[in-house]
Amino acid sequence: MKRPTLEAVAARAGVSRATVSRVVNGSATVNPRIRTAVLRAVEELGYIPNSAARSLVTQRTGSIGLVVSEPPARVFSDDPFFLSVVRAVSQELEAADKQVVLMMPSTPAGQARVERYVAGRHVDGVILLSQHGADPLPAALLRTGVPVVSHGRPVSTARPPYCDADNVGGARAAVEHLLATGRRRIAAITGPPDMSAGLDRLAGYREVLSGTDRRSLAALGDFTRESGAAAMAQLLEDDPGLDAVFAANDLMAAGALHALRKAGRRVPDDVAVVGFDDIDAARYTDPPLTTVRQPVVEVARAAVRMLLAGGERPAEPVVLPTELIVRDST
Amino acid sequence: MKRPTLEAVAARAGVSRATVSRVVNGSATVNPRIRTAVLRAVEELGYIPNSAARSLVTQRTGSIGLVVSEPPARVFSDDPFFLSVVRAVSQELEAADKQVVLMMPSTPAGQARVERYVAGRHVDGVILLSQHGADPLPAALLRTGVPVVSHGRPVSTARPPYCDADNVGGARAAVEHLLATGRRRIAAITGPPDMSAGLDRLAGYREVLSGTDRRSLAALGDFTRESGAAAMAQLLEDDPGLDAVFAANDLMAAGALHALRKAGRRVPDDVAVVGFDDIDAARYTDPPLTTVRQPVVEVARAAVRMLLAGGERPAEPVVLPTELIVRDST
DNA sequence: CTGAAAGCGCTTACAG
DNA sequence: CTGAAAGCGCTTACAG
Repeated sequence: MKRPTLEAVAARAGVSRATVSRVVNGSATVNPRIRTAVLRAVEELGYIPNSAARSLVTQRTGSIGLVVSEPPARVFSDDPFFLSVVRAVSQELEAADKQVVLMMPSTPAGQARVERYVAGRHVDGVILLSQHGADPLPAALLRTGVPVVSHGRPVSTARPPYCDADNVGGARAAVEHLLATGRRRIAAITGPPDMSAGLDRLAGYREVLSGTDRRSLAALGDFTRESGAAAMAQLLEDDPGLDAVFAANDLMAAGALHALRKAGRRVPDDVAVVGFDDIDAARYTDPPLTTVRQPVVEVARAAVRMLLAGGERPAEPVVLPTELIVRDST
Repeated sequence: MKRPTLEAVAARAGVSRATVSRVVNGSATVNPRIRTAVLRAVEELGYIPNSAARSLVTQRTGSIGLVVSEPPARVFSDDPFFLSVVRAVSQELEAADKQVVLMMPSTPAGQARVERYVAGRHVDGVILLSQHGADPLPAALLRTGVPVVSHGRPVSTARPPYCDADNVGGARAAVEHLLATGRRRIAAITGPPDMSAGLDRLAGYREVLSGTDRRSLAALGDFTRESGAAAMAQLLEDDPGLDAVFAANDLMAAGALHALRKAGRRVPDDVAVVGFDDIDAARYTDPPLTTVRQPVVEVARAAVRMLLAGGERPAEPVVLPTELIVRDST
């Protein structure tokens, strides 16, 4: 059972292919009577345009690539925040009548495939997610000439336009809150040093402390729960007198909570903990986590808009405000 | 700057388009000298085949659709298990040299778009994720004639071939473990009644209890943490004497843990808790959660294989074994 | 082993 | 407002 073509519809409706095409594509300049006849033929035959043929002539596909370039062993296997972002972007793209092609290359070969895919114009544009500094893919994609927008400030040498949450400001609010509630020794658990979200949050933390007489004290994490627990243990060893910790994301904050409990410290009595992201789980840690909420949907929407706007001129970055959510861990 | 076409490469290499096409597609029957010349021309021009043109003639796209049909308000915004599945499927598809088109329609209009997209042969096949009983999309996709495979036993009237973990067996193992460790009043927190994973796990729970003199006692959840907490509270009210609970997924088990703590019950001393999925967070609950691990990667691989095998004959379902992971909550 | 030619299914100036 | 025709960039029998 072959699929009906424009040709078949035209024959059935007794008009030319051009007319059918016009009706199908909603051109205004078609006689209402003819339009009705064509629509009926389309209906009767169950006609659906062949997208390859259409793309071939229009040079557009209606698809947008969502590229997540993540080392396989890494991070996101369990980060709900990442999923929220994918959902939000997907939702916005759907609203704009675009399809989402999800690409999560985990090997150099996979990256090469993504590059070919994009260069082959399988997609009309690309949104980059969770970039790492050393990743060569963003630059490669930029070179294809396909519009590229980054979700999150890029750290690589490639400099696509981007949208992001105000990571610096959010971190600043978190640390200021800690200070305001009387904490004296505030440590930080950082994200991976090649990701802007981690970098920017650390910068916010440092900014606030540098304005006081407090020393900053940071331990390295990689956004996983495990690394948060390990970093917390390390911090307790480095400075047993600390009374607060700012973790660069909620997953690490959850790990820190775990480590504190194991070390016999009470939260918030002995040590206050603040996270970042406000994932659902933040309301379910023990105690519920004070954290910084990001405008996930708004950032996603901004990125989609920026991309669809063409990305031709070097668009100004869009940076959206965050919000401190105070719960029981501080 | 227009992209070079086959034509341009042919001109540059001094051969016909047909020959270039053969070289590009790796046909064996090409004179090595000519092949080299063509390859050089491809290289020099930076030629990349236009995928729309290729699809138009080959009738294939190299893309597979991953369809997640989930009411917007629902569940998965925070379920790490879902993300694991997406990653695993994506990984397997990548290994098979296919691209992943992620479709998460959240409105009827979105569903209609997905249907058109698939019917328009934008993809060579579809993998269905997390189906709900009432969802009309699976049946619609099946009707398009495009190969469809379900990840997870389908519950709708549509009956695509499927791959799944052994949910019944896993639940059975969990409840038997509870029995073996001396628990007498074992309650259950169920998943949504229109999803097979929840249904099958409940069935496993009932099977085991029906072989004993114990009554079964279930409260309804929907796979979210919140619903797990609410269901637990309900169960404690219904039967204050319960000493164990089997939750149909880890997120609900985490919610139950929370509710138990709030009710002043100690885990596992007063009440034992078992979950299902073995998400990363299961090792970080307080106490760490006993749960049933699913072979995520293997199920994903099986689904991809089944799909690529063509799905022509009504393939036998593939159901893979689960494993009980005992931690401190039992 | 290679090339000329047909054809995949559409859109879009261009005439009328 | 409508149609005939060209053309999008490829692949693939079919000859040679």
